[in-house]
Order: sequence, then C-alpha cells, then structure tokens
Amino acid sequence: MGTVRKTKSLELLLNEFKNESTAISTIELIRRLDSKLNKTTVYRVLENLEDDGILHTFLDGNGVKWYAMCKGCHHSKHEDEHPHFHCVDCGKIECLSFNIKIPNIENREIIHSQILIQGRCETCFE
Amino acid sequence: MGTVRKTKSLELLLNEFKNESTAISTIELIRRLDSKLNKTTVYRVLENLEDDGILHTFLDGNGVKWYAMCKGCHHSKHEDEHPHFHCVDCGKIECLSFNIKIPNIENREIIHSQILIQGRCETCFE
DNA sequence: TTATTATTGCAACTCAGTTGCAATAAAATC
DNA sequence: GATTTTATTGCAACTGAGTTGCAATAATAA
Repeated sequence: MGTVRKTKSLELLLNEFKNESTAISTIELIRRLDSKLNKTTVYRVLENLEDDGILHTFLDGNGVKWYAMCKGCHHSKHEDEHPHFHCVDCGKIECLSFNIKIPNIENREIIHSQILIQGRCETCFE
Repeated sequence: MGTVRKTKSLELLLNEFKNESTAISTIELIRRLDSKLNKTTVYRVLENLEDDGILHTFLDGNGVKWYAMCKGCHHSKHEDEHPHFHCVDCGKIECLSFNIKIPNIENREIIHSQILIQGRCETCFE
C-alpha cells in the first residue's frame, strides 16, 4: 500500500536515515525512537517506506532485519541488487555500490539473489 | 564442543539427512521428530553436528534456519562456501556445487560471504 | 468547521529459539 | 556385570522480534 499521509512518525523515521549513510536495524530504530514512537508504528511505517521504494530491507547473518535508503530503486521495482557488507568489528552494514554477477544456471530460473559479505570495513581495517 | 556420545537423538537426526539430499529447516526437523525428540534436543544436537563439521547451516530470505550435510568441510573449517538455491515454487533449498567469486574490495578485509539465490529449481522450471 | 478514514498506541498474542535444572542413559572404571 | 561418572535429554518457563485487533487520534478531504 505504501505511504499516504505525512505524519510525525514518517518524518522521525526518515530523519534517522538522512543522518546516516549506512543501514539501520529495525531493533535499533525501535530503541532510538522508543520515547517517541510505539514499536508497532515503527514496523508499519518501515513497511510502507519499503513499499514506496524509499527504503530497502535485508537480513544479516543472524536473521536481524536491516533497512537502508534506496538509491537506484523505485516503488516495487528494486533495481539495485547490490551486496551488503557487514563489519564484524563495529557491526555496521553498508550497501556496496557494485554488483556481483550471478551466472546463469542450466534448467533453473533465477529470480533474484542476496549477497552478504562479512569482514572488516574501511574504518576497522588497518 | 561437538558430539561426544552416540545417542538415539543423534542417529534419528542423521537419518533425516541421509534420506534427503537437500537442506532441511530446523522447524521442519522439529516437526518430523516431534513424537520422538524434544525440540530443545533437536536444537542442541544440530549445534553439535555443526561444530563437528557434519552439517552446515544458513538462513533463508525469511530468516528461517536450515541445515544441510557438509561435503567439503571438516570441523570448524567450512571450506565449501557455496551458494544456496531456494525454489520459490516448491520451497526446497539446495546447495549449489560451484562457487561465485567475490572480488577483492580495496581497504576492506573479506572474511566470508553468503549467497542466497531465489528462483525456480530443476523440477519446477519448465 | 465538520466528516472521513489513514495512522497510531496499546495490550495481548505468536513463534523460533534459549535457559536452568532435575532425570536419564552412554561410556568409563572397578 | 555392577557401579560410578558425566554427557545428554525432557520439561517448563522464559526471551525477544515481530504481529494482530481494536479503540483513540490526527491528517486530509468535503
């Protein structure tokens, strides 16, 4: 369905992403906005923003859900199927700006793919 | 820690994988063995088998945990970092026997990567 | 300003997975 | 084979992310 009305909740959540270039986990967002928003609202607004193609979502290696600003995708068309990089030291997850090509596989139809890379980010790597 | 004693639980779980070439989800295993094993036991034995390098585990796109027989990996050394293929029609997950190379990224250390491909499997593809 | 209805907060729930502990059963020792 | 040791199991109660139904609230249309 997506976003219809401009509400305080919507603004609060969008602000979190405007101040942050990396992905943010759902639980982290709930924690940050705890005094201002009910967790149910957070879940619902995030869902709307995903439907609108403003945020995209993915799971990390522990099954924790993360959201990040979409760059190349609009509405339900998620064009940018990029890998995500999870830093084992600082815990942040970034969207990588390049694609890793999945080869065709005989007798199978590939619909889409998700790639999660774990390692040490630019800040934590020496 | 891994497996120390040969128990009925261990045998029951290993049997499930001997009769199946694809991955099996934890909840499915708990369901199958419901009359014979407590779910806590299922979780614990699966963890041991993973430590021993007999099974490997991964999450699907919904955060559901799956286990599959290891082929190229022993003990904590999981050598075979292969992609997993999740069929959107029949729901089964298979280990793909080839690797997809992750390119080096400047100023980052890559420790390991997980690739999940969603699509239609050999049986469901026409 | 009023009416409409999308959005929110709340409480109660679901469901996968975990924990502590007493009971049980492999396997080591006698 | 009998006894002791301790890994493994079952149970009940818990955790924590996410969901649901519903009444109250607040955007927006009329």
